[in-house]
Amino acid sequence: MSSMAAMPNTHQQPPDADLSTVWLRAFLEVSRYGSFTVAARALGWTQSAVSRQISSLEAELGGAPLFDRLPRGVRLTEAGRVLVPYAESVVEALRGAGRELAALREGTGGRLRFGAFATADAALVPHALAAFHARSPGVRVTREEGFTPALLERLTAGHLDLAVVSTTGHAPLEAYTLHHLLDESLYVAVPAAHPLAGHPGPVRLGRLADAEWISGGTRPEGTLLDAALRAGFRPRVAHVVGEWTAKQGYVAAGLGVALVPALAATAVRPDVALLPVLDDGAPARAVYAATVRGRALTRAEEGFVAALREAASAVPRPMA
Amino acid sequence: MSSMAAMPNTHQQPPDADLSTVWLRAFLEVSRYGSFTVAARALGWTQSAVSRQISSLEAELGGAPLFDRLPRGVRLTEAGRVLVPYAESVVEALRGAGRELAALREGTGGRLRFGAFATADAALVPHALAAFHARSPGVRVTREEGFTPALLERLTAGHLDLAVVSTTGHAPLEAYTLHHLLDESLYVAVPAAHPLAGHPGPVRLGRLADAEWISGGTRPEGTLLDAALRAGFRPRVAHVVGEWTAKQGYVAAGLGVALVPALAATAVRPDVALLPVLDDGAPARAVYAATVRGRALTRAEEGFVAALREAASAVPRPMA
DNA sequence: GCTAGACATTCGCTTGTCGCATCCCTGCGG
DNA sequence: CCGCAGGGATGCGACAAGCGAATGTCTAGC
Repeated sequence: MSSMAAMPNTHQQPPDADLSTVWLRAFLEVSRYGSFTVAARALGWTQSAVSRQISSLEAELGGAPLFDRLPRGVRLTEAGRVLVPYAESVVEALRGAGRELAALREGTGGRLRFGAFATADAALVPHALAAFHARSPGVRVTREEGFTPALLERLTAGHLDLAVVSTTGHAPLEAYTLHHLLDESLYVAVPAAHPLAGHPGPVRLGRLADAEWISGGTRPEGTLLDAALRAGFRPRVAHVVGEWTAKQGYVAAGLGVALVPALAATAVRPDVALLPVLDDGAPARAVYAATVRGRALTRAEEGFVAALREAASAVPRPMA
Repeated sequence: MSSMAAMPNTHQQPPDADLSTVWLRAFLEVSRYGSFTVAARALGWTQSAVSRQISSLEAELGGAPLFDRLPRGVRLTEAGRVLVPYAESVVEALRGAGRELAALREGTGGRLRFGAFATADAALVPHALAAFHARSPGVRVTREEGFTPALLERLTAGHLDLAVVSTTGHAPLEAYTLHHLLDESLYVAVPAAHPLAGHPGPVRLGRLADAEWISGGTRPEGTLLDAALRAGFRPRVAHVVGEWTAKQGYVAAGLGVALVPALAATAVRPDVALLPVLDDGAPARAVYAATVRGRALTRAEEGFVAALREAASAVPRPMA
């Protein structure tokens, strides 16, 4: 008694429901078959439904008939002939929209604009990008580089869909959804001959309070050396060097020590030792993938976050 | 009490009703204004209507939201951004269809394919065409030439919209709507020196039973000389000449006499006399504008038939 | 003249959609 | 700190659009 074949007088829901503007399908099918009855069968409707659809369409179009009613079937009038290409272009557009939206929904299409801070580009982002692109080749990914506050602003303004940020910048993060990627431990780079080089386990930053520092900026606030302030001393910056490779050179030459975020610490020259820093206060700075709050993530965004997470756990740590 | 400003709780009918796919207009207005409420005001709807339109549209599209709901208004999601150009192209197509159909409806656009038999092209059709083109310059008119039976066949097959035909061909005319243009009287062309040249009033065809005839074909059946058969004699065809100008030369040279349909008798050389033929049987052959039966005439067709009628009454008759 | 095919129309009935009122959430200002 | 205002979501009652089924009407063909 359940699955009878007839199922009369019930609305069968549209199986594809591709924005189906009913009259459009009716019109095109009728124009294809030259018959209301045949078109109705093809559409799974009744003949009366088709008749009324066409009828009301004609009425809406100013009363001009679209079909000549012949004894056997119908034939397009001039007005109908005019309408056909437009109807087809509408169907084309709707079908195209459906296709692209489906691709977007399944993460196999669309656009993904993301930004990342510079050190994330050392290993995390390239790995994630490679994995994501291999999995979702149809997504057009664009990348921007910038500091966390700037990235967050562009996120809010709608110029970015996702940003890889860190908590360094003291920026207010309440307006964003944060997808935790990793807790980035800090390392201090010292010359291989440094007394602490052989030290087992993490070192307390306070033990380097008297050292000369190589840093990206003169003032520690807002940079990595912020951690030194938290450790209770104001570091003396001996040299301002931005690039990590260059920093290594300064450190190796014994001109000072430098703080290195874990993400940048992939390759170290043998005459430099990396010591994990014991951060007893707040945990080491965290790295997040941020999206604007309240927005649902697209499949592409989800996939990219997943790729970032995988990359985060696969990024080699200098000292296990 | 009549024209209150509010008019609440009543369906206001769409003023343009341009195939309005409701969700489309809602979506585009919302995407333009970034607000359901403002879009609703612009559309003359309530906010709840817009909200539900967008909501069901999103549901139909697989559940992907098209807008991010922000505390103040909304903003397009990636999915919405993808949909916009498609929606615009659909609106474009619908608007274009509306424009072209309106032009068609008012006779200022569209296509008109007609055919006419050769002698109608002497004066009737050119006059009508000129008048019609002056009145409806937007209509693309194409012309074919052919004999009545062939024209009617092409009409039935849908290759022509209208045909200027005559009753000569004994073709079955029941399948067509005939718009009477004129009753074409016959003339007989004789040399100016012919004994009948000065005859007052119409002549009976039988008086030329012994004459030599100039005709378009050897056998009278199906041609103008059919009239001779109806008059009770079989004309002797002395020369076969198709073109009216050439016929005139043969007649002027005294090589015979020729039948001339009124439509072809616009210009006669002075050494040829045209005598109206008294046709006592069926009235002289009629000329019609034929359309397929059951089809409603477009405005352009109506206009063209009117132009043909005017031309028919304006065509100069050799002898009033 | 009768039959078959095809579109139009009528009749209940379901269902979608609207307006209205209200609720909920967020951000702002006193 | 709390109320207020702006803006979207939702429940409710009602109306109209649209459907299926059955019937009417017209034409062609035998």
